[in-house]
This record gives sequence, structure tokens and C-alpha cells, in this order.
Amino acid sequence: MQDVTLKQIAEILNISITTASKALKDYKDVSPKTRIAVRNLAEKLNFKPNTTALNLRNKESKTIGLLIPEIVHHFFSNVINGVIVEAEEHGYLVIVLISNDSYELEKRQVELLLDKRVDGILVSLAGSTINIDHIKQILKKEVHLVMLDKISTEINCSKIIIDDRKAAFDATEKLILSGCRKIAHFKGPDGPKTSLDRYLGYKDALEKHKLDSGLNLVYTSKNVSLEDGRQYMKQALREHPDLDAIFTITDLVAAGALQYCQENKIAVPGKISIMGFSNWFVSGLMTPSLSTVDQPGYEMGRVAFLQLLKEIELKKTKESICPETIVIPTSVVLRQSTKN
Amino acid sequence: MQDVTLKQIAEILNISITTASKALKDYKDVSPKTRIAVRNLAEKLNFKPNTTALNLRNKESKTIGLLIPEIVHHFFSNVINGVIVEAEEHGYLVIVLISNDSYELEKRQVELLLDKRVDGILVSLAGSTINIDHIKQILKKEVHLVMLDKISTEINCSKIIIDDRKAAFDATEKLILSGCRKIAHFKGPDGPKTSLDRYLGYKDALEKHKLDSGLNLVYTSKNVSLEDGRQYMKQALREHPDLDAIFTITDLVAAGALQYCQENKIAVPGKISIMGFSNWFVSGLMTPSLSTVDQPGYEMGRVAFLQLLKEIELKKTKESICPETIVIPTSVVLRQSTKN
DNA sequence: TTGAACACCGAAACCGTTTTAGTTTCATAA
DNA sequence: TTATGAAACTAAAACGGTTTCGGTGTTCAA
Repeated sequence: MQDVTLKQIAEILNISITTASKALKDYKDVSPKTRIAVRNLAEKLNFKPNTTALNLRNKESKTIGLLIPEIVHHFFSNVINGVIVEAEEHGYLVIVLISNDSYELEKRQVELLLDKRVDGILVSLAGSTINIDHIKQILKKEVHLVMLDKISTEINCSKIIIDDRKAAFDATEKLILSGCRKIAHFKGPDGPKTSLDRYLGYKDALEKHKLDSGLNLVYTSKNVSLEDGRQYMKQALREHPDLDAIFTITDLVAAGALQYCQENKIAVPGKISIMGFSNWFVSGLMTPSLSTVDQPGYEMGRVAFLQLLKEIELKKTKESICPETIVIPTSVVLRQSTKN
Repeated sequence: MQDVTLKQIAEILNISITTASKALKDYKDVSPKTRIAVRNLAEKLNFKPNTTALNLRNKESKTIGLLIPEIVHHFFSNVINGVIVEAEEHGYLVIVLISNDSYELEKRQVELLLDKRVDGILVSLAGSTINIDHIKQILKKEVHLVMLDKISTEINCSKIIIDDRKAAFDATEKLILSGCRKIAHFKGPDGPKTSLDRYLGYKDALEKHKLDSGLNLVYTSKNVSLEDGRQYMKQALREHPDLDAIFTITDLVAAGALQYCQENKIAVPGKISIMGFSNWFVSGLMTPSLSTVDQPGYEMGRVAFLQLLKEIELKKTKESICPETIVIPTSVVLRQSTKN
């Protein structure tokens, strides 16, 4: 079953393709009789304008690209979901690409999207990305770009982020307000800005409450893995037996720490409180359930798409675009792994 | 910065568009001199053929659609990942759409994909889908279709599935071999075939080992939620205090059951063994970690794409397509929630 | 009787590429 | 000198729509 074309409709009705096209688009110079005939036939044959032909003529594809580091990950799954739902709502489809945290892949995938002539691109950078010429390439081609979560300050485009520093501050302060006095931090690797900001937020809270002992209570997790969590929990407790709380770069590490405590019969939160980050799905299911910072992926995805859309539409009216940085609020989720 | 076109190249070199095109595609009727000139210029200007124009002419988009019920879900995240990675490997891009288990959305999304003229569609049905005319529509339009996991037997297309019955049998038998004698099953809702098959597999195992007591040890979970797990665990233990194992439709329900046991100081697996299904990411993190059936989403995604690709290529050579049903093997993952 | 106004329609250009079916040019064979 | 053929090139059609512009025919007022 071939697709129905305007040509076929025109032939059947013995009119020109032009007239058929106009009849369907409410042009004034088509007689009511013709208009109705065309509409009826189009309806009957289930005519759908060929999207590709339209794309070619209009130089727009109603398609955007979404490039993220991971997908099997609660936060990013939510991001994708938010983007896709909001895009669909506005008549856009989303091509999803996963860099698997590899710079090489990310670079190639940007090319794929540009070749595909998408109307815009949403990017969350791979952890290993240092050189960002490929991202600059997007702007050079005048393709709209919005970055989210893992951004680069060197790129002049709109950005959707959370305030990692404030979020970390809030989380740490909650620990302090619950009575904790000696709080360790399992931080992320040195590269990403999020790692640094969360660390700084932690420091801010300690300082505000005059708890910055001068001791080294910060451990840098290289792999940001479950195993890292266990490892550093063990090490931290050995080095500081009177530790009463930890705040981790992400829930996975917190989960590892929690496992270590349970295996070694260390009471959580009796002896030690544990605070994670991101609010993975798993956090609510563990026993005790994990207190954490909710990082609203779905909302970030939604807002990122809307910002991209705004810039796409602005461009059409030839207005100038002023990149915005939108900060999505976070909240601390208190569960059983901390006292209250 | 506008995109470079063949026309521009032709004008600069004072040749026809035709020759420029041919020079780039190794036609024999282009002089070496011209060929080199064109190639050099194309390289210099970073010429990339306009994908949309190619799509229009070749009637193929090198794009497929992937339609799934959920994304914030370990299994489906893996499916998406498998599809995307394998597709990219073969020069295809993937448009992801999420039905959110809604029949209405699914129906509309199929239309979107057909309108978009994708080369093929991968579908995992929404839970609420009963009428499948929209899926038949895909075949009617002669768009390639492969279904995975949540399939419909009424559709004549290739299918990628697991053997739910055998997987459930294996899981239940593991419980039996570990010494369990009174095993309950928390089954899924009555609609989906997977629910039924897992139930039948459970029955098979009991029968084989002559443990089918005639007692009603089967509980039907309506929402397949954490709460359901807790609920039925409570009910089952009240009705059958000597229960020594449960096998659940999915890990989430098992997690709920596990939570109930922990809150009520019921030893797992000392008093009762718990076996889930799907191997969600969370299963490995719980304490005790959950034994389960591994449902290889990534592999299923990969294979589904490859099957779709095979049919797309077969069609090009006008060969006839014979729908295949591919069963991906599963394995039981024994962790701490069962004895060994 | 002319011309203005209006209603209706369609040819053609356009988007960017590929491919068919020629055309031109030049050297060689008859 | 003329036919033959190969080499190198190109016009035009095709993919499927949209839109501009021009044309035709009718009606009505001057």
C-alpha cells in the first residue's frame, strides 16, 4: 500500500496539484465546491502530507536530538522522559543518543545529529569530555543548543541546572540540625563541576555552623560506585571512629556505605547518619531507606525542551536570542538513614 | 552559516550539479581532474549531503521508531540502550516514544511514527492495550515491525521475547531445590500474557516436584507495586503461617514483601525465601539482596534492532520476509534472599 | 464600451539530491 | 571525407509538497 500523494488526489479530481494543496490549506482562491471535494477525498484516502517533503521545503524537521551520558540511570531516565513528553506535546520528536560517558562517541554523535539536520540539540556532557570544539560546532552551524546538568561554562548557550552547591549545603545542614557533629564527605572525581560544587556546599554548611574541624574528612571517590561507598565507609570509620554522619556525591555511593554498615552491624542512623544525592529510585527501597537530595530530572528535561523550543521559535521571527541559565530547585528528602 | 550544497560547489567550479554529484560518487564518466577538483572543494567547504533531500529521493530515513510503555524502569532503560547502540552501529538513529502504558497515547504515537516515515518500528505494548488495530496499521502501510517483550500473538511479525514460563519454572525449581516446600506466588494482573506464563511456570515446577498441595497459594497483584508486595506478604503469612517461600511477578513486588518481612522481623531467607523477577538494578542493592530472574533487556533491544534491520534489508532485495520469534535465554540470579 | 473588481485556477519555481537519457567533442577507422 | 565510438559533460525529470505570480472569465459600474 503506497502512500497517497497530492498528485493522485489531483488526478482523480481532474484538478491541478496546486489547487489540491490550496484546498487543504484554506486558501481563499479555491471554490467551496472544489475545497469540499478535495477534503472529502483526502479524508477518504487518508492523505497525510509527506513529512520529508515538508522538511525539505521548510528547512525544519520538527525533530530534536538529545545527547546524554547514560540511560540506565534513574536521573537520566527521568530527563529523557521529561524531554520526550514535552516535545511530543509541542509536535516534536526526539532522537536519543547515549555517549556512554565517552568523549569520542559524543563527538561522533553530535555529527550524526548535525547531519540529520535536527532543529535543535539538548546536551548533557560526558564525564570524559574536556575538549568541547564539537559542541561549539553546533552553534557555528546555527543549530539551537541547550545544555543541561552536565554543562560547560565555556559555551554560550542556555543551560538548565540545579544549584549543586546550595543543594549540598542544605543536605549537610540537615545533618547538622539533626545533631550530627562530625560529618564526612565522599566527593566525586575532580573533573566535573558538580563534584566541586557539592563539595563546596558541604564546606559552606560546616563553616556556617563552625564545625570545620580542620580534620580531613573528605574522601574522593574515583569510580562513583557501590564498591567505593563500602571502601570509604570502612576507611573513614577506621580513621575517625567518632564519625556520626556522611554525605555522599550520589546515592549509589551512599548505598555502598549503607551496605558496609549493615554487614558490620553499625547502626544507621543510630551510630551514623547517611545522606545521599540524586534520589535514585533505589533509595526509597533500601532498608533503612536513604535520605537524599531530590534532583528533579523530569522537570529539568521538560524545562530544557521548552527553552530550546523558545529559541527555535524566536529565531523564526528573527528576534535575537539571549541565552538563559535556569536553576531548577532541589529539595532534601528525609527518610530513615538520618535522624530528625 | 548556511549549509553547503552541491549547487554552490558546481557554481564555483563552473560545472553542472550533475557532474558535481557524480564526482563525489565515483561515477566513471567524470574526468580525474574534475573529480579531484570537486572532492577537494567539498572537503574544504565541509560539504555534507542534505539528509532530508536524500530521504525524499530514496524513500528511506535511516531512522526507526521505538515505542515502549515506560522508561524510568531498569528493564526498559536497558532495552532502549541496546536498541540505540546497535542502531547507531548500523547507521540508524532512533526516535524514542513512551506510551506511559496508555493505549490512547500508544495509538497516537504510532501515527506520529508513520507520519514521520520511519523505516521501521519497534514496539513493546502498553499494559492497557487491548485493541491492536493501530499496530496492524503499521503492517498495512508496509512499514517494518518487530515487537518485543510485550507482544500480541494476533500480529504477524517478528517477536523478541523471553520464555516466561520456563524462566518462572526455573526460578520456582531453585526455591524447591533449596528446600522450600510451601511456595506462594504473587502473580500479575490477568491481562498480559507474561503474567499468565509466569504463573504457569510456577505451577509446572510445583507439579514436577509433587508440591501442588491444592491450597490456594496464589495472590493476584493488581498494581504490581511495592505496596502490593507488603500487602500480600502480610495476607499470605496470616493465611499460611508455615509458608517458606514466595515467587513474585516482578522485583518491585518482591521488594515490598521483603520490606514487610524486615519490619516484622521475619527472617529472610531463614523463615521465608523470596524470589523476584526481572533483575532490577535495585535488587542487588537491597539487604538482603534479592534473588531474581535476569531478564536481559539490553540483549533483547539489540536483537530486536538486528531483526528489524534484517527485514529492512531483505525488503530492498525484494526477498520475502518470514517473521521469526526469537527467544532470549534468561537465567536465575541467586543472591541472599534465598537459601542455597 | 471600457475597465475595474473579483473569483477561480494552474504553471512554474523551489527545497537538494540522484539518475536517465542525451549531447558535445574529439580521435580513430573506413 | 565520413561514419563510429569513446570520453566528458549536462539538461531534465523525479521525490512530494508550498507558494508566487499570472491568466482567464464573469460581473458590474462608469
